[in-house]
Amino acid sequence: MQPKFNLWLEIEGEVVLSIWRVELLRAIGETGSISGAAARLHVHYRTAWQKIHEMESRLGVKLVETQTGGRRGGGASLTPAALDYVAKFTRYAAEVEQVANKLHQDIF
Amino acid sequence: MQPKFNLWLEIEGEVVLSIWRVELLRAIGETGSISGAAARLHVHYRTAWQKIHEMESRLGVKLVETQTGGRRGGGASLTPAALDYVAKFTRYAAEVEQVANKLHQDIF
DNA sequence: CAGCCGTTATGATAATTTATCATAACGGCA
DNA sequence: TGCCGTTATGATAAATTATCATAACGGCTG
Repeated sequence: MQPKFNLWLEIEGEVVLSIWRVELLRAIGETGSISGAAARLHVHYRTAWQKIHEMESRLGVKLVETQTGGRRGGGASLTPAALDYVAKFTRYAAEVEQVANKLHQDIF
Repeated sequence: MQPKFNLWLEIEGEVVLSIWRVELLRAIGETGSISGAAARLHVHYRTAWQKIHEMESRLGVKLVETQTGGRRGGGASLTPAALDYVAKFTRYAAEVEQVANKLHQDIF
């Protein structure tokens, strides 16, 4: 029996950041494109794109800078705001995970 | 921006206990019926019934003792195994919540 | 300088999941 | 014996999520 958890931040009842969404942002930064990130997370491009725009619209902040066309077809990169969210949330999630695992061992 | 979380236990990739499911079990114990618990949690009877049977089948343990007919139409009560799960999981969730809230304040 | 290529962008549709509806059976009691 | 509120469950509807299809973009190559 294995413990699992999810962690997210809401604004007015709507998810703006979550473990998966932050992984998506990080993958965009590392692959340099939304399509690359989608492939890495085994998710459809459309799904990734939609989540990004949801986050941006709900936060009121631009997270991903995109460009179409060009030699490599285009690409995407993270804004400073996104990098900040990714760093903070990653730390947050890592610490909660550690505590949750320890508590699970203690109690069950 | 408000922090939220969920916590659950899996067996072979399938959820057997979660915060909501444990609330459901507790509501059954307190109301004395599945239908009462469903009403309290603003969920359809069928949904509640299905979740209970999922949990029982995945855990391989009987959680709810039911009876049909009679003056009050029937009812349901928790088995000792269910009471044990409820107690442990409730404590687990409460402690994780406390830590998650503190970490959120520290980091964000 | 026309066409290619891989990307962003987005409407439309399919698939899956979740919730609701409808109905039968139960059994104590008036 | 009939009534009532409950359990139980198949069938359907609604909502959510994922996939398909297609247009536009623009540097680069031949």
